Amino acid sequence: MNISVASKAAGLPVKTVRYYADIGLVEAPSRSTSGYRTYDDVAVRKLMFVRRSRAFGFSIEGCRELLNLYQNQDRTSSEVKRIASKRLEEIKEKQRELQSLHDELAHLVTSCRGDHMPDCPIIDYLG
Amino acid sequence: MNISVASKAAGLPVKTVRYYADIGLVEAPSRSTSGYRTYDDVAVRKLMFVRRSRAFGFSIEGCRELLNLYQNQDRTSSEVKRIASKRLEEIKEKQRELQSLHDELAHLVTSCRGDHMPDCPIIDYLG
DNA sequence: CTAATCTCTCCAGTAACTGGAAGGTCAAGG
DNA sequence: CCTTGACCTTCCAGTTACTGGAGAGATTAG
Repeated sequence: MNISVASKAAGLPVKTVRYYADIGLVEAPSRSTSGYRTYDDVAVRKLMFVRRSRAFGFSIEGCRELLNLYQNQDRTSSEVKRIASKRLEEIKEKQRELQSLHDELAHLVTSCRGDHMPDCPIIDYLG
Repeated sequence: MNISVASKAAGLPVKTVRYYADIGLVEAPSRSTSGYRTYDDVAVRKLMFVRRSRAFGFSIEGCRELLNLYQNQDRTSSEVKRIASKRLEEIKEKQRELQSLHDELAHLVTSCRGDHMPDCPIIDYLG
Protein backbone atom coordinates (compact mmCIF):
# COMPACT_ATOMS: atom_id res chain seq x y z
CA MET A 1 0.00 0.00 0.00
CA ASN A 2 1.13 3.55 -0.73
CA ILE A 3 2.04 6.01 1.96
CA SER A 4 -1.31 7.79 2.20
CA VAL A 5 -3.19 4.55 2.79
CA ALA A 6 -0.65 3.42 5.37
CA SER A 7 -0.73 6.78 7.10
CA LYS A 8 -4.52 6.71 7.38
CA ALA A 9 -4.41 3.15 8.69
CA ALA A 10 -1.83 4.16 11.27
CA GLY A 11 -3.53 7.42 12.16
CA LEU A 12 -0.55 9.60 11.33
CA PRO A 13 0.03 12.40 8.82
CA VAL A 14 1.82 11.41 5.62
CA LYS A 15 4.57 13.88 6.43
CA THR A 16 5.16 12.22 9.75
CA VAL A 17 5.32 8.76 8.24
CA ARG A 18 7.89 10.01 5.75
CA TYR A 19 9.78 11.63 8.60
CA TYR A 20 9.83 8.40 10.58
CA ALA A 21 11.21 6.67 7.52
CA ASP A 22 13.89 9.35 7.09
CA ILE A 23 15.17 8.98 10.63
CA GLY A 24 15.12 5.20 10.37
CA LEU A 25 12.43 4.72 12.98
CA VAL A 26 9.91 2.93 10.77
CA GLU A 27 11.16 2.46 7.24
CA ALA A 28 9.01 1.45 4.31
CA PRO A 29 9.55 -2.25 3.67
CA SER A 30 10.01 -1.58 -0.05
CA ARG A 31 9.74 0.88 -2.89
CA SER A 32 7.80 0.66 -6.12
CA THR A 33 9.67 0.87 -9.44
CA SER A 34 8.88 4.58 -9.53
CA GLY A 35 10.26 5.08 -6.06
CA TYR A 36 7.02 5.16 -4.09
CA ARG A 37 7.30 3.88 -0.53
CA THR A 38 5.30 0.69 -0.13
CA TYR A 39 3.99 -0.37 3.26
CA ASP A 40 2.58 -3.62 4.56
CA ASP A 41 0.55 -4.52 7.64
CA VAL A 42 3.62 -5.14 9.74
CA ALA A 43 4.94 -1.67 9.00
CA VAL A 44 1.54 -0.14 9.72
CA ARG A 45 1.49 -1.89 13.09
CA LYS A 46 4.89 -0.41 13.86
CA LEU A 47 3.60 3.03 12.93
CA MET A 48 0.63 2.58 15.24
CA PHE A 49 2.97 1.41 17.96
CA VAL A 50 4.98 4.58 17.59
CA ARG A 51 1.85 6.73 17.54
CA ARG A 52 0.66 5.25 20.83
CA SER A 53 4.11 5.54 22.37
CA ARG A 54 4.34 9.17 21.32
CA ALA A 55 0.92 9.77 22.84
CA PHE A 56 2.44 8.73 26.17
CA GLY A 57 5.06 11.37 25.60
CA PHE A 58 7.94 9.03 24.88
CA SER A 59 10.68 10.74 22.89
CA ILE A 60 11.59 9.45 19.46
CA GLU A 61 14.59 7.73 21.01
CA GLY A 62 12.34 6.21 23.65
CA CYS A 63 10.06 4.99 20.89
CA ARG A 64 13.03 3.50 19.12
CA GLU A 65 13.95 1.55 22.24
CA LEU A 66 10.40 0.38 22.81
CA LEU A 67 10.02 -0.58 19.17
CA ASN A 68 13.16 -2.65 19.37
CA LEU A 69 11.77 -4.46 22.38
CA TYR A 70 8.43 -4.87 20.62
CA GLN A 71 10.17 -6.65 17.77
CA ASN A 72 12.53 -8.60 19.95
CA GLN A 73 11.20 -11.95 21.12
CA ASP A 74 14.07 -12.25 23.58
CA ARG A 75 13.04 -9.12 25.46
CA THR A 76 12.29 -9.21 29.14
CA SER A 77 9.36 -7.35 30.63
CA SER A 78 11.75 -5.76 33.11
CA GLU A 79 13.41 -3.83 30.29
CA VAL A 80 10.07 -2.51 29.14
CA LYS A 81 9.03 -1.70 32.67
CA ARG A 82 12.24 0.20 33.29
CA ILE A 83 11.64 2.48 30.29
CA ALA A 84 7.99 3.00 31.13
CA SER A 85 8.80 3.70 34.77
CA LYS A 86 11.33 6.30 33.73
CA ARG A 87 8.68 8.02 31.64
CA LEU A 88 6.24 7.78 34.53
CA GLU A 89 8.71 9.52 36.80
CA GLU A 90 9.13 12.28 34.23
CA ILE A 91 5.38 12.69 34.16
CA LYS A 92 5.19 12.87 37.93
CA GLU A 93 7.99 15.42 38.03
CA LYS A 94 6.19 17.52 35.43
CA GLN A 95 3.00 17.24 37.46
CA ARG A 96 4.74 18.52 40.55
CA GLU A 97 6.15 21.45 38.62
CA LEU A 98 2.79 22.27 37.10
CA GLN A 99 1.08 22.00 40.45
CA SER A 100 3.29 24.60 42.07
CA LEU A 101 3.05 26.83 39.03
CA HIS A 102 -0.71 26.44 39.15
CA ASP A 103 -0.98 27.22 42.82
CA GLU A 104 1.22 30.26 42.63
CA LEU A 105 -0.37 31.69 39.51
CA ALA A 106 -3.90 30.91 40.65
CA HIS A 107 -3.19 32.77 43.86
CA LEU A 108 -1.96 35.80 41.96
CA VAL A 109 -4.85 35.77 39.51
CA THR A 110 -7.33 35.51 42.36
CA SER A 111 -5.81 38.43 44.18
CA CYS A 112 -5.82 40.64 41.09
CA ARG A 113 -8.91 42.80 40.95
CA GLY A 114 -8.88 42.95 37.15
CA ASP A 115 -10.24 46.45 36.95
CA HIS A 116 -9.26 49.61 35.09
CA MET A 117 -6.56 50.59 37.60
CA PRO A 118 -2.86 49.89 36.98
CA ASP A 119 -2.17 48.33 40.38
CA CYS A 120 -1.70 44.62 39.97
CA PRO A 121 -0.25 41.98 42.29
CA ILE A 122 0.77 39.88 39.29
CA ILE A 123 2.94 42.63 37.86
CA ASP A 124 4.23 43.38 41.34
CA TYR A 125 5.26 39.79 41.80
CA LEU A 126 7.03 39.59 38.44
CA GLY A 127 8.77 42.93 38.81
CA MET B 1 27.84 47.16 33.79
CA ASN B 2 28.95 44.57 31.25
CA ILE B 3 26.82 41.66 30.17
CA SER B 4 28.27 39.05 32.53
CA VAL B 5 27.60 41.20 35.60
CA ALA B 6 24.08 41.99 34.40
CA SER B 7 23.38 38.35 33.64
CA LYS B 8 24.50 37.28 37.11
CA ALA B 9 22.39 40.00 38.69
CA ALA B 10 19.38 38.89 36.65
CA GLY B 11 20.00 35.20 37.17
CA LEU B 12 20.21 34.38 33.48
CA PRO B 13 22.97 32.93 31.29
CA VAL B 14 24.95 35.44 29.26
CA LYS B 15 23.85 33.70 26.08
CA THR B 16 20.24 34.17 27.01
CA VAL B 17 20.67 37.85 27.78
CA ARG B 18 22.29 38.33 24.39
CA TYR B 19 19.46 36.38 22.81
CA TYR B 20 16.85 38.58 24.49
CA ALA B 21 18.69 41.61 23.14
CA ASP B 22 18.79 40.11 19.63
CA ILE B 23 15.05 39.51 19.52
CA GLY B 24 14.35 42.97 20.91
CA LEU B 25 12.85 41.72 24.16
CA VAL B 26 15.30 43.41 26.52
CA GLU B 27 17.91 45.43 24.71
CA ALA B 28 21.07 46.79 26.27
CA PRO B 29 20.53 50.48 27.02
CA SER B 30 23.87 51.34 25.43
CA ARG B 31 27.14 50.09 24.02
CA SER B 32 30.69 50.94 25.03
CA THR B 33 33.03 52.46 22.45
CA SER B 34 34.35 49.00 21.73
CA GLY B 35 30.86 47.66 21.17
CA TYR B 36 30.29 45.97 24.53
CA ARG B 37 26.67 45.90 25.65
CA THR B 38 26.23 48.04 28.75
CA TYR B 39 23.37 47.42 31.17
CA ASP B 40 21.89 49.48 33.97
CA ASP B 41 19.63 48.62 36.90
CA VAL B 42 16.48 49.24 34.91
CA ALA B 43 17.53 46.79 32.24
CA VAL B 44 18.48 44.23 34.89
CA ARG B 45 15.03 44.56 36.45
CA LYS B 46 13.49 43.91 33.04
CA LEU B 47 15.64 40.82 32.66
CA MET B 48 14.53 39.58 36.06
CA PHE B 49 10.94 40.29 35.10
CA VAL B 50 11.35 38.14 32.00
CA ARG B 51 13.05 35.38 33.98
CA ARG B 52 10.16 35.20 36.43
CA SER B 53 7.61 35.33 33.64
CA ARG B 54 9.38 32.54 31.79
CA ALA B 55 9.40 30.51 35.00
CA PHE B 56 5.61 30.65 34.87
CA GLY B 57 5.82 29.24 31.39
CA PHE B 58 4.85 32.38 29.53
CA SER B 59 6.08 32.31 25.94
CA ILE B 60 8.50 34.96 24.75
CA GLU B 61 5.59 36.76 23.11
CA GLY B 62 3.66 36.54 26.36
CA CYS B 63 6.65 37.99 28.16
CA ARG B 64 6.79 40.77 25.63
CA GLU B 65 3.16 41.64 26.33
CA LEU B 66 3.66 41.50 30.08
CA LEU B 67 6.82 43.56 29.87
CA ASN B 68 4.98 46.20 27.90
CA LEU B 69 2.32 46.35 30.57
CA TYR B 70 5.01 46.43 33.27
CA GLN B 71 6.50 49.53 31.67
CA ASN B 72 3.19 51.13 30.85
CA GLN B 73 1.77 53.32 33.60
CA ASP B 74 -1.55 53.48 31.75
CA ARG B 75 -2.07 49.72 31.96
CA THR B 76 -5.14 48.25 33.59
CA SER B 77 -4.93 45.27 35.88
CA SER B 78 -7.64 43.61 33.78
CA GLU B 79 -5.20 43.36 30.85
CA VAL B 80 -2.64 41.69 33.06
CA LYS B 81 -5.23 39.42 34.58
CA ARG B 82 -6.46 38.35 31.15
CA ILE B 83 -2.99 37.25 30.06
CA ALA B 84 -2.30 35.49 33.35
CA SER B 85 -5.68 33.75 33.29
CA LYS B 86 -5.00 32.49 29.79
CA ARG B 87 -1.74 30.99 30.97
CA LEU B 88 -3.49 29.51 33.98
CA GLU B 89 -5.99 27.79 31.70
CA GLU B 90 -3.14 26.37 29.64
CA ILE B 91 -1.59 25.02 32.81
CA LYS B 92 -4.85 23.42 33.87
CA GLU B 93 -5.29 21.85 30.46
CA LYS B 94 -1.78 20.45 30.62
CA GLN B 95 -2.49 19.12 34.09
CA ARG B 96 -5.55 17.28 32.85
CA GLU B 97 -3.55 15.75 30.00
CA LEU B 98 -0.77 14.69 32.33
CA GLN B 99 -3.20 13.25 34.80
CA SER B 100 -4.75 10.89 32.29
CA LEU B 101 -1.35 9.97 30.92
CA HIS B 102 -0.19 9.30 34.45
CA ASP B 103 -3.16 7.17 35.35
CA GLU B 104 -2.97 5.09 32.22
CA LEU B 105 0.77 4.57 32.33
CA ALA B 106 0.83 3.94 36.06
CA HIS B 107 -1.79 1.25 35.58
CA LEU B 108 0.29 -0.43 32.89
CA VAL B 109 3.50 -0.21 34.88
CA THR B 110 1.79 -1.69 37.93
CA SER B 111 0.43 -4.58 35.97
CA CYS B 112 3.78 -5.40 34.40
CA ARG B 113 5.62 -8.04 36.35
CA GLY B 114 9.03 -6.74 35.31
CA ASP B 115 10.65 -10.14 35.22
CA HIS B 116 12.80 -12.02 32.72
CA MET B 117 9.86 -13.11 30.59
CA PRO B 118 8.90 -11.33 27.37
CA ASP B 119 5.18 -11.07 28.18
CA CYS B 120 4.36 -7.49 28.99
CA PRO B 121 1.06 -5.64 29.23
CA ILE B 122 2.80 -2.38 28.32
CA ILE B 123 4.02 -3.74 25.01
CA ASP B 124 0.67 -5.40 24.45
CA TYR B 125 -1.08 -2.10 24.95
CA LEU B 126 1.20 -0.24 22.59
CA GLY B 127 1.16 -2.89 19.90
C1' DC C 1 -5.22 13.12 -23.67
C1' DT C 2 -5.71 15.81 -19.93
C1' DA C 3 -6.70 17.16 -15.34
C1' DA C 4 -6.51 15.87 -10.78
C1' DT C 5 -4.35 13.49 -7.37
C1' DC C 6 -0.30 11.15 -5.50
C1' DT C 7 4.32 10.84 -4.62
C1' DC C 8 9.12 12.12 -4.53
C1' DT C 9 13.20 15.07 -2.67
C1' DC C 10 14.99 19.02 -0.70
C1' DC C 11 14.81 23.34 1.83
C1' DA C 12 13.09 26.27 5.38
C1' DG C 13 10.73 27.37 9.59
C1' DT C 14 8.95 26.49 14.30
C1' DA C 15 10.57 27.84 20.18
C1' DA C 16 13.89 29.25 22.93
C1' DC C 17 17.79 28.81 23.52
C1' DT C 18 22.86 26.59 23.63
C1' DG C 19 27.52 25.55 21.94
C1' DG C 20 31.34 26.79 19.45
C1' DA C 21 34.49 29.18 16.19
C1' DA C 22 37.07 33.24 14.93
C1' DG C 23 38.47 37.42 16.35
C1' DG C 24 38.60 42.03 19.02
C1' DT C 25 39.27 44.25 24.03
C1' DC C 26 40.85 44.98 28.56
C1' DA C 27 43.31 44.65 33.05
C1' DA C 28 47.09 42.69 35.60
C1' DG C 29 51.68 40.94 36.15
C1' DG C 30 56.57 40.53 34.83
C1' DC D 1 56.17 46.82 26.53
C1' DC D 2 54.42 42.39 26.17
C1' DT D 3 51.86 38.63 27.21
C1' DT D 4 48.34 35.97 29.34
C1' DG D 5 43.77 35.17 30.52
C1' DA D 6 39.28 36.59 30.99
C1' DC D 7 36.01 39.15 28.69
C1' DC D 8 33.38 40.60 24.77
C1' DT D 9 31.70 40.58 19.77
C1' DT D 10 29.26 38.34 15.62
C1' DC D 11 27.77 34.51 13.08
C1' DC D 12 26.63 29.74 12.23
C1' DA D 13 24.92 25.33 13.57
C1' DG D 14 22.34 22.15 16.39
C1' DT D 15 18.53 20.87 19.48
C1' DT D 16 12.99 18.26 19.14
C1' DA D 17 9.65 16.49 16.26
C1' DC D 18 7.68 17.65 13.04
C1' DT D 19 5.16 20.89 9.28
C1' DG D 20 4.71 23.63 5.03
C1' DG D 21 5.88 24.41 0.52
C1' DA D 22 8.32 24.33 -4.03
C1' DG D 23 9.31 21.88 -8.12
C1' DA D 24 9.05 17.80 -10.55
C1' DG D 25 7.75 12.97 -11.76
C1' DA D 26 3.88 9.08 -11.52
C1' DT D 27 -0.63 7.41 -11.68
C1' DT D 28 -5.49 7.29 -12.29
C1' DA D 29 -10.24 8.76 -13.78
C1' DG D 30 -12.95 10.40 -17.23
